[in-house]
Amino acid sequence: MKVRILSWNINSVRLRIDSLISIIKKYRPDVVCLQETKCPNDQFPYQDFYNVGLKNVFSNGIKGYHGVSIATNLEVEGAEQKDFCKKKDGRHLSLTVSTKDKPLTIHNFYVPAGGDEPDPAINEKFKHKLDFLDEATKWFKSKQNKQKLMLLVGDLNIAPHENDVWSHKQLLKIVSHTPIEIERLKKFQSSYEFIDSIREFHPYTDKLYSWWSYRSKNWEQSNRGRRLDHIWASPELNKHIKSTSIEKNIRNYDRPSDHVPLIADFKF
DNA sequence: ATGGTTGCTTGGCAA
Repeated sequence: MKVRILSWNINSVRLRIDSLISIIKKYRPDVVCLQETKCPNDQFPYQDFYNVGLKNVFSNGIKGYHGVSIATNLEVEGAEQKDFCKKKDGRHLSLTVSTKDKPLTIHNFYVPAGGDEPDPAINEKFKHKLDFLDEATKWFKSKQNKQKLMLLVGDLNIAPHENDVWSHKQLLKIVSHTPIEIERLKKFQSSYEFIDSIREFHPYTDKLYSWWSYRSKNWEQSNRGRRLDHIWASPELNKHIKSTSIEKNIRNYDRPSDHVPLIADFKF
């Protein structure tokens, strides 16, 4: 049994629904995880997913900002949305789906961006980012059974490695690549012994980005990107992984998102 | 060094 998972910060699901449907038709994912849907649940375009065979669709969205969703053609055993930092801001959703042997739990995260100033004492947004990561870390640590098939995807808004940014030196004090965030992200990752599935297939010596700012023209030529989006697999799940990719070509679509989709392929 | 763009929504925030 093959399972393909696609994760994308779509930056408005309603604005880019046509792009998304063409992406689904091209890549045929079994699970689609979106971040920044910017769409209340009652206005989510469920029918567009049903039309392309993704019959189980879940949204944790709010008006205007943030929001995550998961759509799948797999049988769903359960859904959960955890309200980190008690803000009700639509930053997490998880589904447990059936695979051949064991259930697979997929966590979809949209970690707070954190504002501009990387100091929690003076920047409430940065404090929120760190608190969110700490709370998520505790939550995964508290999970008793570490032998599960567990996937974590999403826009984590942190580029941890020096080759996850266009200039390590120039971004050290820029939110998304500061040592304090990277340390928190690593603690989060180790909370369930997650493996960085993208880097499993693309060596750390390669520059690798999933986001390019809207604020620079000729994004491809200047190539000042960051790897803010991630796919992490638990050790048990990692045994089933076949490949991963970052679909950079999608940054050249009309009216693109500033992020591009990630894909992971599994065999069970 | 600063400003640069986009989306949701129509003024200003979030990214």
